[in-house]
Amino acid sequence: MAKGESEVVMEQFFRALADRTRLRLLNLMGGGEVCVCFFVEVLSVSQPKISRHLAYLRRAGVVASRREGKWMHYRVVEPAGETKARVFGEVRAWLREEREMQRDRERLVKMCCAPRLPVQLQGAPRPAGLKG
Amino acid sequence: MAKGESEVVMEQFFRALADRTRLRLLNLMGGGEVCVCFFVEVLSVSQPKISRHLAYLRRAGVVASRREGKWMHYRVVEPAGETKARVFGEVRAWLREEREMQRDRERLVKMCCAPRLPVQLQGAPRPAGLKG
DNA sequence: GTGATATATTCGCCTTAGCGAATGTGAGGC
DNA sequence: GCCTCACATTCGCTAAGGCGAATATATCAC
Repeated sequence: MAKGESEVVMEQFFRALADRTRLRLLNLMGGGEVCVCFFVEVLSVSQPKISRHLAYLRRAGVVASRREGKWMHYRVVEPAGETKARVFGEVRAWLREEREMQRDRERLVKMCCAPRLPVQLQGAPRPAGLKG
Repeated sequence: MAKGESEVVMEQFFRALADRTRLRLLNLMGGGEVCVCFFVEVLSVSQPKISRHLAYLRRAGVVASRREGKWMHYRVVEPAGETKARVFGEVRAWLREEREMQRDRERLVKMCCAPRLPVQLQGAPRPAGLKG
């Protein structure tokens, strides 16, 4: 860990995790990049709400985004510091154990692996690394 | 992890960690029970502010308190679930690495191991397990 | 009982942050 | 250019939460 790298932002990191919607978003990104439209469908949450929380996570440095035509993909960013990375790793393990999070991931897999996407998602780029 | 044990409170746990003063308090409790008056002196923070944040941590189930005469001792509570305990363990390791936290702990040790306590702390029960 | 000490709580005040609704923006398709 | 789609942001509004100052409570000494 370099000079003042993660010195002041510890509580900011936890504030980013202190909201259920944001935790659900992070959980869905656990398997790799996900397109915004999938968040909206899988979580059944309004699109502006999803966008606001994604922006919050991005400002906190927890996720990063990538544009692909009309679509935006979000992914988890591995923390710089070794210790912070271990904390984050354990948090993600915790996510994997929670009931609601498991159900969310199941819905994501079911949606994007279906032979035919639902109407709202026609043409949407499917998430990359989905490990059941 | 039993039925619905730590199912709903994940974000509440992180909210408890999402404040610098509370993190500093948890850090000082890293070595064992600490009396409120030491928090006040070591952190140079007003007593009502300390009390409010300790109450917050207690409501969140992160710490527990014990009365001893006029004094109140606070200690960290090991989380019930195994995964949550691992997360918390890594958080505490992160605390140990931060500069300000290290300085806080040094001040605590210096204060309560001094041959003569400062005037404000005359008669105060010193923290138990202080490992330099 | 009174008084002193240690801690907790309440009271305004302000900032942060959550929400739905509406609006703005950026990239294609034509 | 215009239109649509995908996403982001802004606008009021409300609730949560942080703060200092003041006040309340609890325990002990007397």
